[in-house]
Amino acid sequence: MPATSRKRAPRQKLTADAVVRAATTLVDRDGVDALSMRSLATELGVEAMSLYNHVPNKGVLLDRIAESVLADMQIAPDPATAWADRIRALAYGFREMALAHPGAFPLVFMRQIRSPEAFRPLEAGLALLQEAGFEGEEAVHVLRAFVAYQGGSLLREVGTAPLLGAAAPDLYVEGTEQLGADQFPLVSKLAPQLAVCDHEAEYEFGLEMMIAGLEHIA
Amino acid sequence: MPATSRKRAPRQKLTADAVVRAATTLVDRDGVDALSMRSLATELGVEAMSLYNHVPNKGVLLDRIAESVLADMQIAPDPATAWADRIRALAYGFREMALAHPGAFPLVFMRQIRSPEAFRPLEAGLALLQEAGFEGEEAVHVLRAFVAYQGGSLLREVGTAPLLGAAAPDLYVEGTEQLGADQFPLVSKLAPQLAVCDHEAEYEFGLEMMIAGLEHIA
DNA sequence: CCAATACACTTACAGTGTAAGTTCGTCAAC
DNA sequence: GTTGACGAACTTACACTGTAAGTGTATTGG
Repeated sequence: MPATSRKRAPRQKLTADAVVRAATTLVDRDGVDALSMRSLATELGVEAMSLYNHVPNKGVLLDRIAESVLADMQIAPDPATAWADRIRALAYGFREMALAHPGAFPLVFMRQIRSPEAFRPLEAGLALLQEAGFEGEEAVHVLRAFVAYQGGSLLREVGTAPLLGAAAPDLYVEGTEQLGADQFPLVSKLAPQLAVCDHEAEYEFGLEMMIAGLEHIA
Repeated sequence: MPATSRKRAPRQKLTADAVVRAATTLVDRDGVDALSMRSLATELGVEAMSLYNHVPNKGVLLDRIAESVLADMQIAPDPATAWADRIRALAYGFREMALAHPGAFPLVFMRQIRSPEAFRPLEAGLALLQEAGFEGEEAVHVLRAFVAYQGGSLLREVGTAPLLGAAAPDLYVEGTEQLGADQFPLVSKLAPQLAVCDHEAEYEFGLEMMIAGLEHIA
C-alpha cells in the first residue's frame, strides 16, 4: 500500500509558496477582486481554512503576492553605458515586471512592502543615480519622482487607473457630441488622439521628458 | 398638526445629491473601505435599501463620488503669465483637490469617469498646452505624462500607494539594520532621507523636473 | 510502536451587495 | 372627502466575504 491515505485526498503537499504562487496566478488572470480565500482554495483543491495554515490572513497574502512580483523584476547587470541609458533599462525592467503581472502589479504599488525584495530595485536605482552625480537627499527626490511617474503610467496601462487611457474608444466622441463641441472645443478636436493610447509610446514619451528634466538639473 | 407623519421618521427628504455628499464625506473621513451601503445608510438615518431609490448600485455611487470630487477642482482663471507658471497653477489646483478629499481622490484616478466634470480639467490642460505650442497628438502625450506623474505622486501622498513614501519612519532603519548594510549600502546610507517625505517638496521637485523636460522639448 | 506534531477539515458568525416584496405618506382627480 | 396611484422607505432573504474555534487524521521523531 502506498504512503498515501486511502480515504480523502492524498494529502498533497500544500506549502506557503504554492499558496502565494497560485494566488499570484489567480490575481493576474482574474484581477484582485476575484481573489477570495475560497476561490483560491478551490483553485488549489482544498478548503478555504486550510490556507490559514500557511498564511496568517488575507492582508499578508496580498503582501506576499506583491513581494513575489517584485522578486521577479529583472535588474539589468548594468553595463558601463551612459547613465541615461541605464535609467531607461531600469525603467523598462520595471515596466516589464508590471506587464508580466497586470493583475498583481497594483499590489506592489498599494501595499507597503517591508522585505529585501523591495530594497533590491531601490538600491539599484540609488546606485545608478549616484553614478549620475545625484547624492543624498537629491537622489531620493529624483527616485520618488520617477517612481511616481512610472506608477501612474503603469497603473493606467494595466487598467487599474484608466484616467486618460484609451478606455472606451467612443467615450470622447460620444461625450463631445452630446455635450457639443462648443463647451469643450479642444477635447472635441483631439477626440481621435484621446481615444487611442499606445501605452509603450506614452511610457517612453514621459520617461524621456523626465530624463531630459533630469539632465537639465545635472 | 404639522404635515409630517406621526409614526416613524418624519420622512425627511433623501435626495441623490444628499446620498453622494454623505458618501463623499464618509469616504474622506474613514476611507473607501469603510463605505458600505449599510454604514452610509446609518449615517443618513435610513435603511440600506433606501439608498437604491437614489443610486442604482454601489459602483455608480463610487463614480458619483469621483465626479463630485472632480467638480470641486478649482481651475484658475488663467491670467496671462508664462505658460510654465500656468502649468504650475493647474497642477497645484489638482493637488489641492486631492488633499481636500484624501479618501475619495483615489476614486478619481481609479474609476472611469464619463461626465462633463472630467472634461473640464482636460480642456483646461489642453488649452494651456496649445498656447505653449503643443498641438495635437503631442499635447495628448504631454498631458498623459503629467497626469501619470501627478496621479502617482498624489496617491502616495494620500496614502493609497505608500511606495517610497515615509511610511513607518523606522522601516528603512530597521530593515537595513536587520539585513546588514553590506547588502544594501546605499539604502542604508540614505535611510534617514528615505524615512521622511515632505510631500509638498517632493511634488514640487518632480513637477519642476517635468516642466524642465517639457521646456527642453518645446 | 506510540506520542506528538502538522495540517486539512467542519462549523459558525458577523459583515457585504442587492433582488424581491411590503408598507405607507403624499398628492391629483373625481 | 374619498379614492387611486405613485414614490420612497422599510423588511426579508440570499449568496458571498474573512476568519475564529474546534475536530480528526497522516506523518514523523523517540
